[in-house]
Amino acid sequence: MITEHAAARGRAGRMTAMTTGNPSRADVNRRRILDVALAELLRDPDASMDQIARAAGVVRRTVYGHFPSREALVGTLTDEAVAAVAAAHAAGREGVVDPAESVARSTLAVWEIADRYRLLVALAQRSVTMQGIRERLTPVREASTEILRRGLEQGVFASPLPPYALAYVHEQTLFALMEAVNDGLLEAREAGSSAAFTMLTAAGVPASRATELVAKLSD
Amino acid sequence: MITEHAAARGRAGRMTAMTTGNPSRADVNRRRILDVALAELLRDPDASMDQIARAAGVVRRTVYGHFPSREALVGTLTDEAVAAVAAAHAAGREGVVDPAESVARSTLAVWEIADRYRLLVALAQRSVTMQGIRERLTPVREASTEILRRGLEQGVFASPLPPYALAYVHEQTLFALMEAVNDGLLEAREAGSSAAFTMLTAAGVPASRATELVAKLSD
DNA sequence: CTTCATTTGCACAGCACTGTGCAATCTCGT
DNA sequence: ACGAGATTGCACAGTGCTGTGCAAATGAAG
Repeated sequence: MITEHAAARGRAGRMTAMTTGNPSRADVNRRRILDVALAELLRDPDASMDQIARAAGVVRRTVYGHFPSREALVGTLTDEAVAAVAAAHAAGREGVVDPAESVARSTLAVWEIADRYRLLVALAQRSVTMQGIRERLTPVREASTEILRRGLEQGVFASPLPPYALAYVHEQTLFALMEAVNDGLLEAREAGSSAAFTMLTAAGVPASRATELVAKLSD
Repeated sequence: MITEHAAARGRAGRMTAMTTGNPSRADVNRRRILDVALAELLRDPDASMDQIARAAGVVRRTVYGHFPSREALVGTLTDEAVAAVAAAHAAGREGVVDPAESVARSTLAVWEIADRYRLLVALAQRSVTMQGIRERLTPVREASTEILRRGLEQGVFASPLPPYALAYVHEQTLFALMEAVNDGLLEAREAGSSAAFTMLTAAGVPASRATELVAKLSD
């Protein structure tokens, strides 16, 4: 029984697999389970071990042979995804001195490995609860979109993004800043104007204009 | 038995409560349950009905007297939160013609009701899975922070936000754009440069410079 | 003090999982 | 065809919930 997921941790599977490069049956299965799990969790982040096992053409018990727990499986997966993202991010910024170029390069690099990164997004945004929230926020998002659409049309905003995608960005930006407050990185009182500023610049409004506007409004 | 949560839907509680303005005992309890549940779910988005009930100084069975299911309770709460957000957002933009001012005003307005809005954030970002992801992404976020710190220092970036908060924003922005791709609003291929552009402007880089830089890099 | 709405306290059924143990079976490489 | 390693198929224990039914206690309003 594969030494009951010993392979999962230290890769101490079997002579053949260690010395020769060709992977053992267990190695292949383990890989297949991970790959299928990725796809399956992308569809449904709450997929059970049974769903994953069946999708991988294997029995639930076998999955437990490779991973001691569901958490371990998902953990391995996110570890791989994060590692890929981290590598891309690092590669993007290596040897670059200009911070702006670093940001741009690393973003582009991360975007390249979207497949892996997408797992993280799916896991993050697709919980049952999250679905409900985003659905309920739709009217607000649509009102936002309309404003953004007008602003882009008039040239007040500058962005290659379609208005609706920009509305997504705005929504998530607010979430990010609220979370920053929750984590004590930001003082709630003063952060309001910072939030407004960020929303404006994210839409492509020049920083100077944003500063001026926010100052005017929060007197 | 309060007609078993009839009050939850159509408010058909009782003569006294309907005619006179003073709320019945049930009404008071219902309100208290909602308020406590808000606080409790803020601490732990996965709080069970029992935890909520106890915190409200009431027995689990009583909560079921007011809300037919956990989902209904959470739903009522998010409905209230979203309604508050929507109202603030609408109030912020009413009668404003300039889109930039609309965005700024509505952001500030929404920020005012942070308490309610925070529930949505907590529910959205605090799932067990999400915790794991954010934790694992920490090294990447820190590398990002360092770049942002340098950029802010040099004046390449302009933002009132501390670097770490800006890193939160960047992280969430990428999530937003990936989700936009997942939802078919954006073409994955071309979106890379849009993403880079958005990350730059969010950091306060002028749109013109962002355009130029991204164009140079994605040739 | 009566009455009616509400709340309480259990008990119970059910569900959808997660992890494990073990014997039987399969499948390679040799 | 052998044998070690891997997989399968059950069965089972355990967990931590959710949602319900019902009789008894409580409390406020008249």
